[in-house]
Amino acid sequence: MSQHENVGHDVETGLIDADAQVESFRQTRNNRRTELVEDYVELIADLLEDGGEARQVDIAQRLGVAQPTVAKMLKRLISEGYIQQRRYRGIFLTDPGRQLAELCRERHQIVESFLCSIGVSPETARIDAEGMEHHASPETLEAFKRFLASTTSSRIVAQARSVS
Amino acid sequence: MSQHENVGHDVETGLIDADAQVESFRQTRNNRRTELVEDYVELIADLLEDGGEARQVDIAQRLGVAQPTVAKMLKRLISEGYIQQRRYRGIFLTDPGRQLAELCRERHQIVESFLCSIGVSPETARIDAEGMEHHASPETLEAFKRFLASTTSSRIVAQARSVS
DNA sequence: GAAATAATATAGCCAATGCTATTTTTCAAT
DNA sequence: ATTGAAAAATAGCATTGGCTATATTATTTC
Repeated sequence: MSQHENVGHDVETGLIDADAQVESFRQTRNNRRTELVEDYVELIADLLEDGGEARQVDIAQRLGVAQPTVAKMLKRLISEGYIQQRRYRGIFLTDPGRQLAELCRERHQIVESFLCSIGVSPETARIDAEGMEHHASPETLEAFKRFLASTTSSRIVAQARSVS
Repeated sequence: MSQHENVGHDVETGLIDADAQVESFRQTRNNRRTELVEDYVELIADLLEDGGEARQVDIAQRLGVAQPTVAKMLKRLISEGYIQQRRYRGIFLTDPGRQLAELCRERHQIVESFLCSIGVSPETARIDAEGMEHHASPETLEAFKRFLASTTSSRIVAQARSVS
Protein backbone atom coordinates (compact mmCIF):
# COMPACT_ATOMS: atom_id res chain seq x y z
CA MET A 1 0.00 0.00 0.00
CA SER A 2 3.00 2.25 0.07
CA GLN A 3 4.17 3.88 -3.09
CA HIS A 4 6.92 5.74 -1.30
CA GLU A 5 9.90 3.69 -2.31
CA ASN A 6 10.26 5.80 -5.42
CA VAL A 7 8.89 9.30 -5.42
CA GLY A 8 9.60 9.77 -9.07
CA HIS A 9 6.72 7.41 -9.72
CA ASP A 10 4.18 9.32 -7.70
CA VAL A 11 2.67 10.77 -10.82
CA GLU A 12 -0.75 9.28 -10.10
CA THR A 13 -0.95 10.83 -6.66
CA GLY A 14 -0.84 14.45 -7.74
CA LEU A 15 2.49 15.05 -5.99
CA ILE A 16 3.95 15.92 -9.33
CA ASP A 17 7.09 17.75 -8.35
CA ALA A 18 8.29 16.03 -5.20
CA ASP A 19 11.89 15.81 -6.35
CA ALA A 20 11.84 19.42 -7.36
CA GLN A 21 10.45 20.42 -4.00
CA VAL A 22 13.32 18.68 -2.25
CA GLU A 23 15.66 20.84 -4.27
CA SER A 24 13.77 23.99 -3.30
CA PHE A 25 14.13 23.16 0.36
CA ARG A 26 17.79 22.30 -0.07
CA GLN A 27 18.41 25.55 -1.83
CA THR A 28 16.59 27.51 0.83
CA ARG A 29 18.61 25.84 3.58
CA ASN A 30 21.78 26.71 1.69
CA ASN A 31 20.70 30.30 1.32
CA ARG A 32 20.11 30.54 5.04
CA ARG A 33 23.72 29.60 5.66
CA THR A 34 25.05 32.47 3.59
CA GLU A 35 22.52 35.08 4.66
CA LEU A 36 24.38 36.18 7.73
CA VAL A 37 27.68 36.49 5.91
CA GLU A 38 26.01 38.69 3.36
CA ASP A 39 24.32 40.82 5.99
CA TYR A 40 27.61 41.39 7.74
CA VAL A 41 29.58 42.23 4.64
CA GLU A 42 26.90 44.56 3.39
CA LEU A 43 26.66 46.32 6.74
CA ILE A 44 30.42 46.65 7.05
CA ALA A 45 30.56 48.24 3.63
CA ASP A 46 27.85 50.67 4.67
CA LEU A 47 29.62 51.60 7.87
CA LEU A 48 32.95 52.06 6.15
CA GLU A 49 31.40 54.24 3.53
CA ASP A 50 29.25 56.32 5.83
CA GLY A 51 31.44 56.66 8.86
CA GLY A 52 34.91 55.71 7.72
CA GLU A 53 35.19 52.89 10.21
CA ALA A 54 33.48 49.65 11.13
CA ARG A 55 34.03 48.51 14.66
CA GLN A 56 32.55 45.53 16.42
CA VAL A 57 30.44 47.74 18.66
CA ASP A 58 28.99 49.54 15.67
CA ILE A 59 28.15 46.32 13.91
CA ALA A 60 26.67 44.81 17.04
CA GLN A 61 24.58 47.87 17.66
CA ARG A 62 23.32 47.95 14.08
CA LEU A 63 22.44 44.30 13.95
CA GLY A 64 20.93 44.35 17.39
CA VAL A 65 23.16 41.58 18.75
CA ALA A 66 25.85 41.45 21.43
CA GLN A 67 29.46 42.27 20.71
CA PRO A 68 30.82 38.75 21.32
CA THR A 69 28.35 37.46 18.75
CA VAL A 70 29.88 39.83 16.26
CA ALA A 71 33.40 38.84 17.27
CA LYS A 72 32.62 35.24 16.55
CA MET A 73 31.10 35.97 13.16
CA LEU A 74 34.02 38.18 12.18
CA LYS A 75 36.33 35.22 12.69
CA ARG A 76 34.24 33.37 10.17
CA LEU A 77 34.37 36.26 7.74
CA ILE A 78 38.14 36.39 8.12
CA SER A 79 38.50 32.67 7.56
CA GLU A 80 36.33 32.97 4.48
CA GLY A 81 38.49 35.78 3.20
CA TYR A 82 35.97 38.60 3.13
CA ILE A 83 37.50 40.91 5.70
CA GLN A 84 40.73 41.81 7.37
CA GLN A 85 40.98 42.87 10.94
CA ARG A 86 43.64 44.95 12.56
CA ARG A 87 43.26 44.56 16.30
CA TYR A 88 41.68 47.65 17.78
CA ARG A 89 41.68 49.32 14.38
CA GLY A 90 38.45 48.08 12.95
CA ILE A 91 37.40 45.98 10.04
CA PHE A 92 38.39 46.26 6.40
CA LEU A 93 36.97 44.51 3.38
CA THR A 94 39.17 42.44 1.13
CA ASP A 95 38.65 42.50 -2.62
CA PRO A 96 36.27 39.54 -2.52
CA GLY A 97 34.55 41.24 0.41
CA ARG A 98 34.05 44.45 -1.51
CA GLN A 99 32.79 42.45 -4.45
CA LEU A 100 30.26 40.58 -2.34
CA ALA A 101 29.18 43.78 -0.62
CA GLU A 102 28.58 45.45 -3.95
CA LEU A 103 26.52 42.54 -5.16
CA CYS A 104 24.44 42.48 -1.98
CA ARG A 105 23.88 46.17 -1.97
CA GLU A 106 22.71 46.17 -5.54
CA ARG A 107 20.41 43.25 -4.92
CA HIS A 108 19.04 44.83 -1.76
CA GLN A 109 18.42 48.06 -3.59
CA ILE A 110 16.58 46.33 -6.39
CA VAL A 111 14.32 44.37 -4.06
CA GLU A 112 13.51 47.36 -1.90
CA SER A 113 12.82 49.64 -4.84
CA PHE A 114 10.74 46.98 -6.45
CA LEU A 115 8.55 46.54 -3.41
CA CYS A 116 8.04 50.27 -3.22
CA SER A 117 7.18 50.39 -6.88
CA ILE A 118 4.26 48.03 -6.43
CA GLY A 119 2.86 50.11 -3.62
CA VAL A 120 4.48 48.74 -0.47
CA SER A 121 5.28 51.44 2.08
CA PRO A 122 8.96 52.34 2.48
CA GLU A 123 9.13 51.00 6.04
CA THR A 124 7.63 47.64 5.15
CA ALA A 125 9.69 47.50 1.98
CA ARG A 126 12.84 47.91 4.03
CA ILE A 127 11.88 45.17 6.47
CA ASP A 128 10.68 42.70 3.86
CA ALA A 129 13.60 43.39 1.55
CA GLU A 130 15.98 42.59 4.38
CA GLY A 131 14.53 39.09 4.56
CA MET A 132 13.71 38.52 0.92
CA GLU A 133 16.89 39.72 -0.76
CA HIS A 134 18.81 36.57 0.05
CA HIS A 135 16.23 34.44 -1.68
CA ALA A 136 15.94 36.38 -4.89
CA SER A 137 17.73 34.49 -7.64
CA PRO A 138 19.43 36.30 -10.52
CA GLU A 139 16.45 35.48 -12.68
CA THR A 140 14.01 37.04 -10.24
CA LEU A 141 16.22 40.07 -9.86
CA GLU A 142 16.22 40.48 -13.62
CA ALA A 143 12.42 40.38 -13.57
CA PHE A 144 12.38 43.02 -10.83
CA LYS A 145 14.71 45.21 -12.83
CA ARG A 146 12.61 44.81 -15.95
CA PHE A 147 9.56 45.77 -14.00
CA LEU A 148 11.23 48.80 -12.48
CA ALA A 149 12.36 49.93 -15.89
CA SER A 150 8.93 49.43 -17.37
CA THR A 151 7.09 51.31 -14.65
CA THR A 152 9.54 54.15 -14.82
CA SER A 153 9.02 54.48 -18.54
CA SER A 154 5.27 54.04 -18.32
CA ARG A 155 5.14 56.74 -15.69
CA ILE A 156 7.01 58.98 -18.05
CA VAL A 157 4.59 58.02 -20.77
CA ALA A 158 1.66 58.71 -18.48
CA GLN A 159 3.14 62.07 -17.55
CA ALA A 160 3.71 62.91 -21.16
CA ARG A 161 0.18 61.94 -22.01
CA SER A 162 -1.33 63.93 -19.19
CA VAL A 163 0.60 66.97 -20.31
CA SER A 164 -0.42 66.76 -23.94
CA MET B 1 35.42 61.94 16.88
CA SER B 2 32.97 59.23 17.69
CA GLN B 3 29.31 59.96 17.33
CA HIS B 4 28.27 56.43 18.28
CA GLU B 5 27.01 57.01 21.78
CA ASN B 6 23.61 57.89 20.40
CA VAL B 7 22.61 56.59 17.03
CA GLY B 8 19.43 58.60 16.97
CA HIS B 9 21.62 61.65 16.53
CA ASP B 10 23.49 60.35 13.54
CA VAL B 11 21.46 62.50 11.21
CA GLU B 12 24.47 64.34 9.87
CA THR B 13 26.30 61.15 8.91
CA GLY B 14 23.79 59.84 6.40
CA LEU B 15 22.98 56.81 8.57
CA ILE B 16 19.45 58.04 8.80
CA ASP B 17 17.60 54.92 9.79
CA ALA B 18 19.96 53.01 12.05
CA ASP B 19 17.30 52.26 14.66
CA ALA B 20 14.92 51.14 11.99
CA GLN B 21 17.55 48.86 10.50
CA VAL B 22 18.02 47.16 13.85
CA GLU B 23 14.34 46.38 13.81
CA SER B 24 14.58 44.95 10.31
CA PHE B 25 17.32 42.60 11.37
CA ARG B 26 15.43 41.62 14.50
CA GLN B 27 12.33 40.91 12.48
CA THR B 28 14.28 38.85 9.98
CA ARG B 29 15.85 36.78 12.75
CA ASN B 30 12.41 36.21 14.20
CA ASN B 31 11.06 35.13 10.85
CA ARG B 32 13.86 32.64 10.49
CA ARG B 33 12.78 30.97 13.70
CA THR B 34 9.25 30.34 12.47
CA GLU B 35 10.15 29.42 8.92
CA LEU B 36 10.76 25.78 9.64
CA VAL B 37 7.55 25.39 11.59
CA GLU B 38 5.65 26.87 8.70
CA ASP B 39 7.40 24.68 6.17
CA TYR B 40 6.55 21.59 8.14
CA VAL B 41 2.93 22.46 8.73
CA GLU B 42 2.44 23.41 5.12
CA LEU B 43 4.07 20.22 3.91
CA ILE B 44 2.06 18.06 6.29
CA ALA B 45 -1.14 19.64 5.03
CA ASP B 46 -0.06 18.90 1.47
CA LEU B 47 0.75 15.30 2.25
CA LEU B 48 -2.49 14.74 4.12
CA GLU B 49 -4.47 16.22 1.30
CA ASP B 50 -2.66 14.49 -1.52
CA GLY B 51 -1.95 11.10 -0.05
CA GLY B 52 -4.18 10.81 2.96
CA GLU B 53 -1.31 10.36 5.37
CA ALA B 54 1.79 12.16 6.54
CA ARG B 55 4.45 9.98 8.01
CA GLN B 56 7.91 10.91 9.21
CA VAL B 57 9.54 9.14 6.32
CA ASP B 58 7.42 11.04 3.82
CA ILE B 59 8.19 14.36 5.42
CA ALA B 60 11.89 13.56 5.66
CA GLN B 61 12.02 12.51 2.08
CA ARG B 62 10.22 15.62 0.89
CA LEU B 63 12.33 18.01 2.88
CA GLY B 64 15.51 16.19 2.00
CA VAL B 65 16.52 15.60 5.62
CA ALA B 66 16.97 12.51 7.77
CA GLN B 67 14.11 10.94 9.67
CA PRO B 68 15.45 11.70 13.16
CA THR B 69 15.64 15.35 12.19
CA VAL B 70 11.95 15.21 11.40
CA ALA B 71 11.20 13.36 14.63
CA LYS B 72 12.83 16.12 16.60
CA MET B 73 10.96 18.85 14.81
CA LEU B 74 7.65 17.06 15.19
CA LYS B 75 8.12 17.16 18.94
CA ARG B 76 8.39 20.88 18.66
CA LEU B 77 5.27 21.07 16.52
CA ILE B 78 3.41 18.96 19.06
CA SER B 79 4.56 21.12 21.95
CA GLU B 80 3.46 24.20 20.04
CA GLY B 81 0.08 22.63 19.44
CA TYR B 82 0.10 22.43 15.66
CA ILE B 83 -0.04 18.68 15.22
CA GLN B 84 -1.07 15.50 16.91
CA GLN B 85 0.76 12.28 16.51
CA ARG B 86 -0.58 8.80 16.96
CA ARG B 87 2.38 6.46 17.15
CA TYR B 88 2.74 4.54 13.93
CA ARG B 89 -0.40 6.18 12.57
CA GLY B 90 1.06 9.33 11.15
CA ILE B 91 0.62 13.01 11.80
CA PHE B 92 -2.59 15.01 12.05
CA LEU B 93 -3.06 18.73 12.14
CA THR B 94 -4.86 20.38 15.02
CA ASP B 95 -7.20 23.28 14.39
CA PRO B 96 -4.42 25.85 14.86
CA GLY B 97 -2.26 23.68 12.63
CA ARG B 98 -4.84 23.63 9.87
CA GLN B 99 -5.26 27.37 10.24
CA LEU B 100 -1.52 28.00 9.96
CA ALA B 101 -1.24 25.63 7.02
CA GLU B 102 -4.02 27.42 5.21
CA LEU B 103 -2.36 30.75 5.77
CA CYS B 104 1.02 29.48 4.58
CA ARG B 105 -0.40 27.82 1.54
CA GLU B 106 -2.24 30.94 0.52
CA ARG B 107 0.82 33.08 1.05
CA HIS B 108 3.01 30.65 -0.84
CA GLN B 109 0.56 30.58 -3.69
CA ILE B 110 0.43 34.34 -3.90
CA VAL B 111 4.19 34.73 -3.92
CA GLU B 112 4.73 32.02 -6.50
CA SER B 113 1.98 33.28 -8.79
CA PHE B 114 3.23 36.78 -8.42
CA LEU B 115 6.76 35.85 -9.45
CA CYS B 116 5.40 34.03 -12.47
CA SER B 117 3.26 37.00 -13.34
CA ILE B 118 6.29 39.28 -13.66
CA GLY B 119 8.01 36.83 -15.96
CA VAL B 120 9.99 34.53 -13.68
CA SER B 121 10.04 30.95 -14.91
CA PRO B 122 7.90 28.47 -12.96
CA GLU B 123 10.93 26.53 -11.68
CA THR B 124 12.70 29.59 -10.38
CA ALA B 125 9.44 30.96 -9.03
CA ARG B 126 8.96 27.80 -7.01
CA ILE B 127 12.46 27.91 -5.56
CA ASP B 128 12.47 31.62 -4.79
CA ALA B 129 8.95 31.55 -3.39
CA GLU B 130 10.01 28.83 -1.00
CA GLY B 131 12.55 31.17 0.51
CA MET B 132 10.73 34.46 0.12
CA GLU B 133 7.28 33.56 1.37
CA HIS B 134 8.27 33.70 5.01
CA HIS B 135 9.47 37.25 4.65
CA ALA B 136 6.47 38.68 2.86
CA SER B 137 4.49 40.78 5.31
CA PRO B 138 0.70 41.11 5.02
CA GLU B 139 1.21 44.49 3.41
CA THR B 140 3.50 43.10 0.74
CA LEU B 141 1.13 40.21 0.14
CA GLU B 142 -1.66 42.71 -0.39
CA ALA B 143 0.47 44.50 -2.94
CA PHE B 144 1.17 41.20 -4.69
CA LYS B 145 -2.54 40.41 -4.76
CA ARG B 146 -3.38 43.82 -6.09
CA PHE B 147 -0.83 43.36 -8.81
CA LEU B 148 -2.10 39.91 -9.70
CA ALA B 149 -5.64 41.20 -9.89
CA SER B 150 -4.64 44.09 -12.09
CA THR B 151 -2.58 42.02 -14.48
CA THR B 152 -5.16 39.30 -15.00
CA SER B 153 -7.50 41.94 -16.33
CA SER B 154 -4.99 43.84 -18.40
CA ARG B 155 -1.98 43.41 -20.60
CA ILE B 156 0.93 44.36 -18.41
CA VAL B 157 1.85 40.70 -18.41
CA ALA B 158 2.35 40.82 -22.13
CA GLN B 159 4.61 43.83 -21.65
CA ALA B 160 6.75 42.08 -19.08
CA ARG B 161 7.00 38.92 -21.13
CA SER B 162 7.81 40.68 -24.37
CA VAL B 163 10.95 42.12 -22.83
CA SER B 164 12.31 38.66 -21.98
C1' DG C 1 1.62 -16.77 15.93
C1' DA C 2 6.43 -16.00 14.51
C1' DA C 3 9.48 -13.81 11.44
C1' DA C 4 10.46 -10.20 8.40
C1' DT C 5 9.84 -5.56 7.23
C1' DA C 6 8.70 -0.89 7.95
C1' DA C 7 8.15 3.07 10.90
C1' DT C 8 9.39 5.46 14.76
C1' DA C 9 12.26 6.51 18.89
C1' DT C 10 16.48 7.32 21.11
C1' DA C 11 21.34 8.25 21.93
C1' DG C 12 25.01 10.87 21.00
C1' DC C 13 27.56 13.69 17.95
C1' DC C 14 28.53 18.33 15.41
C1' DA C 15 28.20 23.21 13.80
C1' DA C 16 26.04 27.59 13.91
C1' DT C 17 24.28 31.49 16.29
C1' DG C 18 22.90 33.63 20.08
C1' DC C 19 23.82 35.10 25.15
C1' DT C 20 26.35 36.93 29.86
C1' DA C 21 30.23 37.69 32.48
C1' DT C 22 34.91 38.65 32.60
C1' DT C 23 39.57 39.75 31.12
C1' DT C 24 42.78 41.92 28.19
C1' DT C 25 44.29 45.51 25.33
C1' DT C 26 44.40 50.05 23.40
C1' DC C 27 43.56 54.94 23.44
C1' DA C 28 42.97 59.38 25.48
C1' DA C 29 43.25 62.69 29.04
C1' DT C 30 45.19 64.52 32.88
C1' DA D 1 53.54 58.39 32.73
C1' DT D 2 49.51 56.85 34.78
C1' DT D 3 44.98 56.03 34.82
C1' DG D 4 40.25 55.48 33.31
C1' DA D 5 37.24 54.48 29.65
C1' DA D 6 36.31 52.11 25.53
C1' DA D 7 36.98 48.23 22.45
C1' DA D 8 37.96 43.67 21.67
C1' DA D 9 38.91 38.96 23.18
C1' DT D 10 37.81 35.01 25.74
C1' DA D 11 35.34 31.63 28.52
C1' DG D 12 31.43 29.17 29.11
C1' DC D 13 26.63 28.22 28.30
C1' DA D 14 21.99 27.41 25.69
C1' DT D 15 19.30 26.40 21.72
C1' DT D 16 18.42 24.95 17.13
C1' DG D 17 18.78 21.99 13.39
C1' DG D 18 21.48 18.89 11.16
C1' DC D 19 23.70 13.97 11.10
C1' DT D 20 24.64 8.47 11.95
C1' DA D 21 23.95 4.42 14.31
C1' DT D 22 21.08 1.72 16.85
C1' DA D 23 17.11 0.31 19.42
C1' DT D 24 12.14 -0.41 19.72
C1' DT D 25 7.59 -1.05 18.25
C1' DA D 26 3.79 -2.03 14.66
C1' DT D 27 2.31 -4.20 10.68
C1' DT D 28 2.42 -7.78 7.27
C1' DT D 29 3.17 -12.01 5.61
C1' DC D 30 3.84 -16.62 5.70
